[in-house]
Amino acid sequence: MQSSDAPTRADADRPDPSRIERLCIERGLKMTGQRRLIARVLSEAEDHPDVEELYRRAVTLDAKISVATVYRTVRLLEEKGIVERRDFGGGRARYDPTDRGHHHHLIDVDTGKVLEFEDPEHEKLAQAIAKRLGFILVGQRLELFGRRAPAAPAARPPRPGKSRG
Amino acid sequence: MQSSDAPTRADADRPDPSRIERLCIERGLKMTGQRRLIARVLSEAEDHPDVEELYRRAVTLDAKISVATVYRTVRLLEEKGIVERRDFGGGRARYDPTDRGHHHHLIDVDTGKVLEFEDPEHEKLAQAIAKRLGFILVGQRLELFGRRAPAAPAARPPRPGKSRG
DNA sequence: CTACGTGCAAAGTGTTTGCACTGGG
DNA sequence: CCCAGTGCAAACACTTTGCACGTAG
Repeated sequence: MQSSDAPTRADADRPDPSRIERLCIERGLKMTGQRRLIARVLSEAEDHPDVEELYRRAVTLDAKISVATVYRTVRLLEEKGIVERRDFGGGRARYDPTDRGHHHHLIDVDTGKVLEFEDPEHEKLAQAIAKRLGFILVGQRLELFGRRAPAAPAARPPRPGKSRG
Repeated sequence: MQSSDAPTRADADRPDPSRIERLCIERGLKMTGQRRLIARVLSEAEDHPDVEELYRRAVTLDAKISVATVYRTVRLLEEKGIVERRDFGGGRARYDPTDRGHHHHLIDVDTGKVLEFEDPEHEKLAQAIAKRLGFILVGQRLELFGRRAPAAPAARPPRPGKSRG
């Protein structure tokens, strides 16, 4: 549904730049159609897609984009600090826009779903531990693997592909 | 469980079974020469070797062992809970005997060295967080990345990610 | 004795890259 | 207009697997 006073504008086949696209422009990246598209997909994602998933979503909007471009773009964005590469096991890297803020993850081992959380207490603790060991904390990774409260001692959950780690 | 004050009577032709070998036997694994060897290498390791490294060490003791066997054995041991698979970035899985006790890692981003540590406070916190989110904690991963001195390094430290040319 | 383990090489996966063409600034 | 970006397929690195043979139990 659109208001009748918003007719087709020549320039408007490109809607407002996405969050991530804006960041790209800020950092001086050349914005091609493909990058804009990937930026949009990332901006709209509320999960932690891997390259294959990004590609799947992108392809529905531009059938001729290639997976190599997704890899290249995602890597570029990582270098620019626009996304972070994650590894939740399963052998595929997953991507997480940094502008969502600092957070950690809880992975439901039965469904594979990923929950985000923050915990200031943990942040303090992590810094304290590093300090105790004689280090300055420059980064960290905390992942909790959990199972929904009522214990279900059934079979092993479907573990993802080849390498989990 | 066996109460063995007395050392298991040694088969005269074999040196004493390694820590890990004992665990393998306990879990009913068929002990071949190769498995015994890998068990020994793992028992003697004080670091977190990857498959290539395990293979390198094993080959010096049995020149005809194959890397496929190392992969198969290490996977078996993981399934039996005798080792844990880790991923510190770099695209290769690294292995950590579980009988060293529960611990986490601090990676020196400048040297790549890995320090182990424990922190009961963190354990409590992690469980509390999981509980708060409605989950029972079944596993977790905490990795701290730190730097020894405030002074800066030169170029890019060994970063996580796959091999790149 | 036999089911399982092993070595070898080939196949699988996820990711990167060389090359010729395209398009953004 | 020119160089960076792209698509394609081949190259890569790590890991798994099919097959024929060997061996622990």
